[in-house]
Amino acid sequence: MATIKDVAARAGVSISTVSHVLNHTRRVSEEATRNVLEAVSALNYAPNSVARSLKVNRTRTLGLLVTASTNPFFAEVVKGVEDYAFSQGYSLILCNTENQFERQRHYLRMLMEKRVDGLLVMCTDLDEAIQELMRSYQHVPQVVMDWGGSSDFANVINDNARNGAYLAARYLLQMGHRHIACISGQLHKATTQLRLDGVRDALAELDLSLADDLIFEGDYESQSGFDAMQQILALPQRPTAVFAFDDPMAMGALCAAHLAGVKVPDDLSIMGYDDTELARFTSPPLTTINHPKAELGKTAVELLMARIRNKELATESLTVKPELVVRQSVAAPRR
Amino acid sequence: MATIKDVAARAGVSISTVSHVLNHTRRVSEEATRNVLEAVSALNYAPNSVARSLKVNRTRTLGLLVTASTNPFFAEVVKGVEDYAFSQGYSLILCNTENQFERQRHYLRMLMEKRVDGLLVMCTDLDEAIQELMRSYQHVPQVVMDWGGSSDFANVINDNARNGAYLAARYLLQMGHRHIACISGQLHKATTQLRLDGVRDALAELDLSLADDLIFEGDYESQSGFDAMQQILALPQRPTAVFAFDDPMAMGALCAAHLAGVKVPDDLSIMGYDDTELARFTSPPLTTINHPKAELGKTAVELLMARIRNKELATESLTVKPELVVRQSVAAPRR
DNA sequence: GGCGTTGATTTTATCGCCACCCTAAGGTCG
DNA sequence: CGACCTTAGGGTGGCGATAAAATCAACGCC
Repeated sequence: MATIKDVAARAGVSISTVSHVLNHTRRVSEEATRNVLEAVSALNYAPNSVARSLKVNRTRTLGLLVTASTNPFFAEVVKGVEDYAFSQGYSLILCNTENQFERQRHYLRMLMEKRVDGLLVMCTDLDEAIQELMRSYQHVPQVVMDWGGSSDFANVINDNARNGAYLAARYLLQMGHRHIACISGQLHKATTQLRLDGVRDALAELDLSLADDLIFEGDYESQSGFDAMQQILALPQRPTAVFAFDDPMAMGALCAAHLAGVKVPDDLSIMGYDDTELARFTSPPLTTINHPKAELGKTAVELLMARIRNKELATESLTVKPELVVRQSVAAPRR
Repeated sequence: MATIKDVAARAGVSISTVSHVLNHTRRVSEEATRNVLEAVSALNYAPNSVARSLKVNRTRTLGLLVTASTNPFFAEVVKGVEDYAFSQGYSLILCNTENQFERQRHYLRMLMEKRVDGLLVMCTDLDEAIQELMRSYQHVPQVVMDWGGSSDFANVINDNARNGAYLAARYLLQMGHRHIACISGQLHKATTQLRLDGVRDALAELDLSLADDLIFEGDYESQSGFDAMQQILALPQRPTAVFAFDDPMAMGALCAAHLAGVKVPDDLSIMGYDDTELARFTSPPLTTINHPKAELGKTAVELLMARIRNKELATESLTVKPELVVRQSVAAPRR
């Protein structure tokens, strides 16, 4: 691999001149410029950004910690992040934590050693341990992308889970449903609790409350939606609507209903959450809540870059706005 | 950020001693070891792998070029790659090319400048331009993960598309279908052609052939499957089975059929390809071809690491074996 | 007691690049 | 004509680590 020294030698100029023409960091005569450029292409020279990073103390690399990148919701956010980071000349190290503390720890350490310029975290749930870990690395700008809380060292993007769930539940109520089951995520996750609160908010407006035995705990994956739906269908008094806390679980539920010969939405309404790309193409197309994913990704990177440029910046937090997307999996209940 | 020098000073030893205790690269007295370790944790020291990489000329980072990471198939392969790379202490720079040459060029350049140890490429189609580009970087180990052809400088993993499509078509034929439509990918892509050949292979065994007007060109995304299915349903003589060349398009097709009131599999059979996680949860669950994704990812990384360890290694190519997964979207045609 | 041996540790050179500090030459102007 | 810019470019220290070479201390041995 050619180095800057080789280029300088071939162009008949000094190392610093090469550096300056490549970085446009000071005027260089036309002739020298031409020689350098010629040498660069002749040697197929590519500057070593490892060396550069060491010198300038900046890597133009971001770390992205995510629970599970195969989940379509995460996948779409990751794409949003990657896309905007690319446009800003940054690259992305993808870290799948599988929600395992050991992996989180390992990856965080790796990212710190690789001296990423900033950290994006999307882990649905931040327990004490991981929060403490993140705090110990607070000298690196961080933004948390899906967390209801706030932080004194990281920027937080609030996904407004409570409001989103409220919109979903209110819509079901408006359609006339009064007997609504929830397929939730893991109950210990903050997001899950917020969504439950959102559902309660909507119910409270009609002086209704959420019965515990209508909450079926899932894990945000399709299989759990499928299993929960089987339980729901076996209920002596079957609900008229089911609100799944993400689209994959809604798909699992849709599938279980289909296999049981239950027609959606005629016999039972199903509502999803996130508006994943595939939600338009379920059978029937899924009524769901749009969680702006590309926007979330972009906003997160913007925030992070602002922090990278100015480390003293306030750790402001932003909120994204969920919206109801009406398709065909919800109808009025049969009288 | 503390450096090795700070650690050395605090521990009262030289920097090389610190280096040696951290890398277990030579015996160090118990006392010195203790002091160093104490200093490391007191200063919350994390070695700077940028500096390390510069010196040892190795970054323990791989670049992954992929067409579209939100496509569930790619997402699952990416996860397989990430998972195995992590277990080997490597991290991954994710590059979404969107199948745009400019992005591929940009990203390749970036990866070369960042001095990744190896390159994984999964772009479904390698036209002349990108192949030439890759060749110009052949001093870096590369493996191509989904390409029928072979290469003189990169390792290739053959995804056996032809055989997979053959299995799918043979199954449809065995079930008694004789009038089969294909929703293909872009016809100019090599993979698409291979799958078409596979279908032809199966048909040929029964002395049948594939009519051009039963090939509907899609783009491997759900929407195109949906659109194609609408065309198919409008056909004067409707086929009894549809083979979509990937699961998302099959889902789109399923959805279109559902909306048109066509029952799958009673009125029409639909077959997918890839066996994406969600294929178990479509309505009805999708009969499809399993393309071993995690295995593909792992194999690719293994191959790449072997090449990284020994650059002279032959550019062997491997083949991965697709399998039929029978679920409920295919039935015998009505007589 | 000088001398090689051994083991523990320190010194030093380098990796590739950038940023700062210089030098040299030519022009301007009081 | 000499002081002072301006423009173009060269030389070098140092970023933080590793690895080869050098040093040092302790020890046994003829």
